[in-house]
Amino acid sequence: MKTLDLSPIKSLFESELLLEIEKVGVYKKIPQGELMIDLDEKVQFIPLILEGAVKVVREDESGDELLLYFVEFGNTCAMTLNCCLGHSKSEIRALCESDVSLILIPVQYMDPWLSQFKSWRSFVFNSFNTRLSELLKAIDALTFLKLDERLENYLLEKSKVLKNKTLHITHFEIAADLNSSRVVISRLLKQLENEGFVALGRNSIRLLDQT
Amino acid sequence: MKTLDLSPIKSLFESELLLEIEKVGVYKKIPQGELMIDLDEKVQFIPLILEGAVKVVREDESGDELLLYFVEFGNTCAMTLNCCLGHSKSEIRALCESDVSLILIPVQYMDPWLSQFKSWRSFVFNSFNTRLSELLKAIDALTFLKLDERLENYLLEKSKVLKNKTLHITHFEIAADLNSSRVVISRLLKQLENEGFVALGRNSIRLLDQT
DNA sequence: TTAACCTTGTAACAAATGTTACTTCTGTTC
DNA sequence: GAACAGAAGTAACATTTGTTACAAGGTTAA
Repeated sequence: MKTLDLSPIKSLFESELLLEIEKVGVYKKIPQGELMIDLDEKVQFIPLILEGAVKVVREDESGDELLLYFVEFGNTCAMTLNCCLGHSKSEIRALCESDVSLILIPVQYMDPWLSQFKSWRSFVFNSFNTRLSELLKAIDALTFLKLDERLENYLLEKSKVLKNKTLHITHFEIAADLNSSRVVISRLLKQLENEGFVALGRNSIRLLDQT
Repeated sequence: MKTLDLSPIKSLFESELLLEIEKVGVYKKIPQGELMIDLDEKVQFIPLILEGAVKVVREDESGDELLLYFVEFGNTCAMTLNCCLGHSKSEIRALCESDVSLILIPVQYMDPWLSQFKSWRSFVFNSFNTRLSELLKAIDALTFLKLDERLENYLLEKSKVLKNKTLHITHFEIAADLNSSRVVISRLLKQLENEGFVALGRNSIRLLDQT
């Protein structure tokens, strides 16, 4: 087995911790579109994202979904930490939005590293911070924004994490992420097109630079 | 200055930590209705709730509000931990829903206690866990529930934290907490009354036992 | 090529929620 | 008691969002 390439996260952790990570971490690649963690799954590993973006969604009993946020490089999913610490099951579903490479750390290192490594504490707390902020952002959007504004935000965010002005996505998929319906999304997208915000094509939406 | 009465939280922490808390913690009482932490305030202390309930709300630029959740005994506000660790300002407002007694711990003990005391680590992570769950609950409600269901939940929750089946509250206040409008809340309450869920009076709502 | 399917556009309608306006009632203050 | 203010009831209407139904154009596979 070859050595892990830790260069992307070198700056996040102190060198002793990097050695530990190298010892116990497992490198993994997951292709775009694949499930990373499912609802009610027991979480045995803490994922450290090296590359790519993960989309985290919430689902209710009747199967309706809502996109919560994206997790990118240098972060972990606090929901996962949540599970690890509470030994509870995942309350969310995580999907790979693009090809993702990551390191898996077995949960049992969580607590000892917290008392040993300051950089681990910072990392974990930063993750919690970021997650709480993202959830607040999601709540703000749901509470204070109309659907057309949420749609704009969604397109911008998606374009950002995919590093691409053109999104290859159907109206139906957008509707699922925003927990709305296809017809409504089509209607609002048409509106955004008229406003010069996007150019619509089959299976594609191109974000236009605003003048 | 007399010694702190730590009996309510005795079971949460190991004895050495309790000694530390006794040394550096400041006991405080805040009467019902008073502000505990305001938006954009810098947080210098970690509050440990001993008694009472704190209501945590989010506000947008135009002054619209939304109730996020209640914090009760044995918990702290993870949003606050958030601020302490990130040295950022409060993203929420905390109000005392009933008379509250609490202990304030200066932020500088946060990190050293994390590496020293396992019970402190558990406590802090439990708080994060609880908060993340509460926020998810709030998101679920906003996304998947209709306003009448949110109203029911609100009344039940409020009754629970106040330990009282009769709520002394106006329709206007409810509307503010749910980020709706007074007329709509009146309409839905009337509906709940017809369904035998509540009995309405001036400034009061009594929850009826369901048959 | 034809059939089946997916994606999008569009219209008509329904439901949920918000807004405005006015009234009534009740308690408080002068 | 009169005047006032806050709380709640109600009606009419507007807006936002969701639903159903159908048509039109691509895409894919038999």
